[in-house]
Amino acid sequence: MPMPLATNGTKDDAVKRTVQPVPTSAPTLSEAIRLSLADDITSGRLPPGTEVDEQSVGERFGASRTPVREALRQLASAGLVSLEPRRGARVAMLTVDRLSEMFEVMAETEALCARLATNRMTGAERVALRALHQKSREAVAGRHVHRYDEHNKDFHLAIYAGTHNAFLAEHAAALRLRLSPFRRAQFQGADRLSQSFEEHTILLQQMLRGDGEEASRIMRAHMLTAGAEYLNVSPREQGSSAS
Amino acid sequence: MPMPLATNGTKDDAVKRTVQPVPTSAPTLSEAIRLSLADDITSGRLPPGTEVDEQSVGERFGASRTPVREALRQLASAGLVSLEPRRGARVAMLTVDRLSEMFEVMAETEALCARLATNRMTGAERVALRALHQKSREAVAGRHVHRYDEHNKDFHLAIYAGTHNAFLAEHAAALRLRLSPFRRAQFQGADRLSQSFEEHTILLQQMLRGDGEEASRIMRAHMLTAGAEYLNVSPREQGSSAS
DNA sequence: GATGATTTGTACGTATGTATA
DNA sequence: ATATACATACGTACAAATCAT
Repeated sequence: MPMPLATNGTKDDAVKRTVQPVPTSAPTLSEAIRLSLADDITSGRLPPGTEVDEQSVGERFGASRTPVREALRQLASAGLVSLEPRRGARVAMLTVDRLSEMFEVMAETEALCARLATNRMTGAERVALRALHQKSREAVAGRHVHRYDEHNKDFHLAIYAGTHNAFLAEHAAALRLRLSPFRRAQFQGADRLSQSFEEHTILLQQMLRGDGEEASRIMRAHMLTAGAEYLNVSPREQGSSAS
Repeated sequence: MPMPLATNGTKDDAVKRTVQPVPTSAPTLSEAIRLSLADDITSGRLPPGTEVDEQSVGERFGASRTPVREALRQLASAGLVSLEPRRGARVAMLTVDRLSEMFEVMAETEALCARLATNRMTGAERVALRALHQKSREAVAGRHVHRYDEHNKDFHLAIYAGTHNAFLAEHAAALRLRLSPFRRAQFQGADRLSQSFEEHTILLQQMLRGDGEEASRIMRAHMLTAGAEYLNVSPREQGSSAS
């Protein structure tokens, strides 16, 4: 005896293709929702602290709560949202202490990548890295903050890949993603754009020279500078915790 | 018109408390299942490659498939199981290449921890670390492999904590957990027990002397030795991939 | 502090996709 | 190659917990 279920089977077929032009191979709905929410969070459209309730997200996607739940669990594991049992989900909000801890790990991880990449990059990879740096130069000259942000990301990702350790590269990229909601104002301060570029320049120089240890030190300093910049710019917008 | 639902509301109430003596605060059923499965995997009761289907796990816990699904998603994010859409879950099975990548990251992460801990541990922490090392000595003397395994873990966890960077400590512990299914035979080979202990001895010595760089190098070598040991002992039990 | 509204946690049913005979 | 079997993906229902009043 089939109960009169709500209109089903036609609605979501129509909606599924309307949701978002998720270009990646996302065969499942929960995956699509996850990617879309992750983008909303890392882009800043959903700032830290925002409550995310399953129902409304589901409605936004024309989906039921089930795939939304799964997406939120995934995002929680990735550190982008925090879950408390029976209290719902919110975009991850970190204390200043926690954030500086994460920046330290990020800096050390990138330093490691720089060291390994210096020793392991192929000739083609070195050429490509230099080309990326050139693109950055143009963005700096034109004061294109957003474009520099993109090139900067590509530059760092290229170094991750240069380690020839895919696990490490994924690790570093995940960490970068997780911190991205807290780096919005990264290149706002003063002349941070050209400063960052100059740091890249000497980093690249040492990497091409083959001095991995020095490259590692430069990268660590580079990342710590960026982290400190953020923590100084807006230390009060995050959660509690003194000092 | 309430359809004749299967016996419900009484069954799981009774079962919930019978599941497992999960001592931690696991208010939700899916959390309990997750912890139990994680233990099954890291302990080796569910070896890599084992298929895990929602139905049977649910029956084992007296739960429906819903919380099992969530537990599996969590475990997948932690890297303990692998999921393929509509094809189910299995305990993560890594290629030799992947595994050696992970061992490298583990070695570098531990090396970082050793360096930071050398500079940051309090007096009390140094005393405690030395005490842990003493306990290990006794386990080595008595050839108590399992007990040494425990002390070894505590020793390393103490170093993580000594960094005074909780995020890094969690990171390192998560990595250790994730690799644990692949380190079962860790202290089986020859005289690996006392070799490990000796390496700890000189590591501890340098840490107490305050030479963080040297401690870092020793730790890296220590971990790479352990990794290579495993890869040599049973390189063929893992997935494909040559070299 | 008690009550009602909202939201999560879990159970269960159906559809779809994958693998197998 | 077609069909069958099976496990997952998603939708829906209900109960319990949280919060708002």
